[in-house]
Amino acid sequence: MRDQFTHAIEDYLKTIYDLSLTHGRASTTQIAEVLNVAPASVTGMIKRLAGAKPPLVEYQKHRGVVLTQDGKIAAIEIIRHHRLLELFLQETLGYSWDEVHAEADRLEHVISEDFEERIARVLGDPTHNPHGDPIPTRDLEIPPHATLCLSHLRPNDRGTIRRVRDTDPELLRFLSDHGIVPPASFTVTGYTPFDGNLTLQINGRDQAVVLGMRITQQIYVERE
Amino acid sequence: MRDQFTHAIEDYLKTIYDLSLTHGRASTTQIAEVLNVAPASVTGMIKRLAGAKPPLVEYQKHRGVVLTQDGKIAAIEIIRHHRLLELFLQETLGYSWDEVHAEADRLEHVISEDFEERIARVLGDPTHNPHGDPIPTRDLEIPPHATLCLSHLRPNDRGTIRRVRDTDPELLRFLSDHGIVPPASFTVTGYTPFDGNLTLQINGRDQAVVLGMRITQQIYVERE
DNA sequence: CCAGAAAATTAGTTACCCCTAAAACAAGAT
DNA sequence: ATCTTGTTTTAGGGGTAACTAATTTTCTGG
Repeated sequence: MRDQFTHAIEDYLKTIYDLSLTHGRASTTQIAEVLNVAPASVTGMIKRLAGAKPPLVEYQKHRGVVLTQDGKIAAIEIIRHHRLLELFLQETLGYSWDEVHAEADRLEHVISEDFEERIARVLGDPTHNPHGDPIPTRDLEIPPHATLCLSHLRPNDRGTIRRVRDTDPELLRFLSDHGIVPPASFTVTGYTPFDGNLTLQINGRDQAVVLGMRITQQIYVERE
Repeated sequence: MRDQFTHAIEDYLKTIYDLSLTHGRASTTQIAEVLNVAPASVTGMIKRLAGAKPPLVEYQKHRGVVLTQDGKIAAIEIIRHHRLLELFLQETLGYSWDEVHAEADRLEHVISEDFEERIARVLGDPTHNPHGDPIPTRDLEIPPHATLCLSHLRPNDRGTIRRVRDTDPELLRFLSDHGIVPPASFTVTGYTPFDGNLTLQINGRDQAVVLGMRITQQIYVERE
């Protein structure tokens, strides 16, 4: 089942999957930004993906792409690798949550199905990675996960941190330094309308912390 | 220090290092056979390696190549990755010794120095992989290891299996099925001059086993 | 509605790493 | 000294995946 795709193709599929979740479609520019390549390179690759033996994306010029069923299956398979690896690196090798992403990004393309299976078993078939992202199951279902964005909460709302959708190590260190890690519980104590800043009081902490929208839009929570 | 080289370059360096150990030099054809590529491809890559910014090999037309000091350092670094990974796969994920090589061959090119360091520490800075090959130290020294070939022993010689230099899974399963795994001890009970077959009685086993030269030349032992 | 900005595509290169076919070389046999 | 065999190199080519530069399409404001 693996080794069908090049590393580059896998990266594109993963990126398109991710962008489609929030935007419905993935545009050339968006993909280019995430993958750090020129837009022209994306156009070229999109044509390959659309022209593959079973097409992996549906492509309409100037309108971006959506994954086909085949493309979606491949993407989820890679995401399972990635998230299992992240948890494995943390649990077995003592990586911190800001370090796991970069290493998993390289390993995800080369591990065998056997390796995947073994770490899944060692970890006890986990459902979420260190960032709280759901780990697709063996049959590629996505486990239930929080979809309520922290940015939508207001003062006096209480809840639990469930997921941090960001891979910037600096930001992740900042957040864990302030106790903002799943499954911390918290109370919103402040909100400034113009800039969207939220003040959070994490349970068991002295200092409250103020977070801008750039951050609160990346954090998903469960309301109490 | 890593990411200087492509996967292909790393494979060539590793192969040249290995061939140089037994043959002094590595010829184009030998390299081509090991890497399963056409001889012409090897000539091309050799030129790249010899023309690199610090040259990685010394190249004389029609005479094969030797690694430069820079090339040797790079090769040993990769071999350290490979052998640490093999042991890690066996110890941590329960791989059998015939499965570790193939997986390590892919992983060795993508793990970070940090990953290397972490598995080395988890394993307690081991000196040998599951096959008994020495694992280069952090400063790239090769630990002492057996150099006496089993094929040189004769009836009534006793010794200990120290190293099996072969990666064929079928052969490795055959050997472990017969208890021929480091550090098993044994007595040579027979020898046929014409074909070089040796009969081995492994301590603690009922059945003796007859091994051809194809096999005994790949096994290194310590004589009692 | 149309001009200019933004987004996307085409065209043309480059680098990597493999291939086949054919020519050149090395070295022992005649 | 030449032939023959096997090894090695040259020449030419293909696929992947990136790039820049120039062009085309789409969107948006006046």
